[in-house]
Amino acid sequence: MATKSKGRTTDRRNREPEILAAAIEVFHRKGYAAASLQDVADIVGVLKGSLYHYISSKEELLARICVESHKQSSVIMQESLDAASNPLDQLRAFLHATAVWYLTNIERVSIYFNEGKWLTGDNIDRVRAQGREFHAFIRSLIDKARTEEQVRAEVDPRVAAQLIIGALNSIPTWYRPDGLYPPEEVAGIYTDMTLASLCNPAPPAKTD
Amino acid sequence: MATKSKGRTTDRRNREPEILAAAIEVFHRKGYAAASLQDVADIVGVLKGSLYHYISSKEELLARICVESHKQSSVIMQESLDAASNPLDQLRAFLHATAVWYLTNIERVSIYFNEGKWLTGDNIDRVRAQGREFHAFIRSLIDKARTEEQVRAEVDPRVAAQLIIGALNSIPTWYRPDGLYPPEEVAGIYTDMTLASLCNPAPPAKTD
Amino acid sequence: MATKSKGRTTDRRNREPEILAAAIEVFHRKGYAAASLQDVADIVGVLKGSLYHYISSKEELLARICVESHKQSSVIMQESLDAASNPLDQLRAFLHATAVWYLTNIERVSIYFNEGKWLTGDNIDRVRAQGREFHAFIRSLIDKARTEEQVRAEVDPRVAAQLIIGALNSIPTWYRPDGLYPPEEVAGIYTDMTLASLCNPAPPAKTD
Amino acid sequence: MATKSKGRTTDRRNREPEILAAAIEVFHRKGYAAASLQDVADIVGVLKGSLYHYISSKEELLARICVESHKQSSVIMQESLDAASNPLDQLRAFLHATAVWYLTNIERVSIYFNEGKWLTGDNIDRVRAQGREFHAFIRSLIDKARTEEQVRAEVDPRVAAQLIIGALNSIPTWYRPDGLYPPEEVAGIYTDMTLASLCNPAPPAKTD
DNA sequence: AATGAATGAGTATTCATTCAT
DNA sequence: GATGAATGAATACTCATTCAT
Repeated sequence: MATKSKGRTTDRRNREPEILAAAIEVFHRKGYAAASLQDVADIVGVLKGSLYHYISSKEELLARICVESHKQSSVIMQESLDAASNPLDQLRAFLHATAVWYLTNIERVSIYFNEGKWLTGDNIDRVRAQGREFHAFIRSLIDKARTEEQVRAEVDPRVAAQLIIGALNSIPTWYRPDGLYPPEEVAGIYTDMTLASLCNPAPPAKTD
Repeated sequence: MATKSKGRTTDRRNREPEILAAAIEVFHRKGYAAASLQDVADIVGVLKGSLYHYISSKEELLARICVESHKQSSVIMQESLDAASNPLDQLRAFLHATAVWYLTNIERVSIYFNEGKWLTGDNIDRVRAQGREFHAFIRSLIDKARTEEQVRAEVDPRVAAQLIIGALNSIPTWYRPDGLYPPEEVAGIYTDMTLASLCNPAPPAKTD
Repeated sequence: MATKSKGRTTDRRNREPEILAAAIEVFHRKGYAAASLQDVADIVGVLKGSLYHYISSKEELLARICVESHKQSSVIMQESLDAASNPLDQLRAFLHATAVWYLTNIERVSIYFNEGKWLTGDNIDRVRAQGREFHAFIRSLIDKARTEEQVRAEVDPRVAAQLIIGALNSIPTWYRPDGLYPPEEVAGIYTDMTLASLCNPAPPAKTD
Repeated sequence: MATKSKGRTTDRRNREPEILAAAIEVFHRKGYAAASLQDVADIVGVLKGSLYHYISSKEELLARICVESHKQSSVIMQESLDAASNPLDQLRAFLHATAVWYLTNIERVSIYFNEGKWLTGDNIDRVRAQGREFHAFIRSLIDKARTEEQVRAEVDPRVAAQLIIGALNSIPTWYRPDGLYPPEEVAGIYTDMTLASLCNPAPPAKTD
């Protein structure tokens, strides 16, 4: 009653963020291919067709999520370079910051890394370019650190970078934000293990 | 005439393996959700409806792929235990063998690790149990190795196991079997980096 | 500030003619059924919903175009009767004037003749009545001319009228206003051919 | 009863011709753009989606209708050339045969001439090429007849051909196959008027 | 075993129209 | 007058699954 007399609270809010949030949730839970705009619309509380006031296609929705994530990723790259004066510590800063970002934005970042491949046309080109940029950034830091003998000469920067990214990308498949492992702690473990793997040799096999 | 009276050799073969192979290819290329049984049928050279002589549903097809992979995985676990007498070398053997297996069977193993989550009901329970078994195996070896002081005490076996598996699972997203990096070499890099990360501390940050 | 106090000239124009012109362009280019009001609104530079201040429905828009065209058509009929004192020359005048009008207003006239059939209810009745009027006008002139032996007795006025209108209506499907054939010339060709077909017998077949 | 015991008459017929026939009816009645596959499916007595066993898209359905019609049209061209030894009589034969064909297959031929423009890609190229072929055929006969002085020198073959085709195409908009005007008669009127228009001058205006 | 036709529920997308602001 | 958001019904098309033959 009161609500009505007041004069229609009819949700004058802009629905765009709501839609993006709903899409992130759905794409993450069901995967982009299996997710339906109906699911998104249901969450927002709007008819399926009404979504098209805010988006031009399902793919554009995915593209938008990816682009946003990439922006954040770029910021982290820059900040990491500023945070230290030697490549190994820059890498340390980058891995840690990225892991924390990942752990605190699991859904959207996971979509960026795992569902971006479903994009097509220009979108997929852009996402692939971003992926290469991400990979190249890590590889180049490893390379520089190796030149400065902070990283072992035997390390293959290309493969190492892939494995490091792989471990990072696995986070959304197993991490549960239930408080047992706070993001900072997991990020620390990840960063330490990664640096240890780059700077030390594997122990020899026991032959007793 | 002659051909017909002879009792046509035409496809007297059992189509089941063909169908599984086709499904593996399609599920890997397009992802389970986006893959269609039509694609599978086209590859096998059979009508869509005919697939149902061999499978009971699309999901069962996925389940079968996962089960097969898990069998192989179990064999590797057992062999690794037999291959060495101390936990760290058992882990080394396991990671190397698993990586080689992965690298030489990218499609099916990738489905096992990445598409299995789309299963439902009993199937998903089974696949999750297998995943836990896989994880528990690695974690327990780390644990034992830590008890024997082969692995640093600071290592968190649970998180470490997840990251180790994550790096492994990333392989199909970037590995190209084009000869530049033979499986043995990549598996070696992976194993060495992983062991190094478990047995050594990260270098301290430079403070100059 | 100043601009606002002044009482902005912004679009103080009446948008109705603009909307009609836009609709004519769109209906002609895409066909009534395939045309969308969004297209019309885009051209006018207004939101789709705003069109409803000027029209009550998409169909009404079409109806208005047809009515306007018919008015012009009525004028031409009257003028043709005044332009000559015998039916054949009245017909000549009518065909020529109609063709010129058609050739210089291809879009709107083409809609009148080719898209009017999609109207419903009262609208379709009106358009059909106009079509019958148009047809009856031509037929009656042919009839009179035949009575006066200006047109051959063998001519069937009903079918002849239909074919004459048909040739006329085809113009928008092939005429390009690029200057190669000026409207006057095409109208002349059309008129001459039509009159020749009414007043002369077909040549006999050669039997050599 | 008998029918049932016999063992399911379940329409073992091939539905393709039925679907084509239904599509012809619907496309003609509502126009291609406004026609829906639901309409077609309803007529055939099948679910909408089931149509896709026979067609690959709505457009392909239209394309098929057009291609079929064009084949018939080609046959008529060839037969007309064989039917007479001079261009005017060849034209006469062609116009008559085409008109009869049109009058006895109004729906499909009308779609060919009037809805083909909605095709896209290769289809529209093909249909346009066919249209040019049709036009070129008529124009070339007029040209030859003019060279042989069977047709007046003043006639513009290009524009004349367009008007002749235009009159033909108008047939489905007004012809009713109710027996009042048998196809042969209408075709005769059309052919005679057309030839008369090509071979004779228009009468001069009266100046009294 | 295999076919081929059919189902039915689903998908993304479009669009004329309405209406509170 | 104009906006922008929303509706609701429709559209072409897809696909796992079924089943008589």
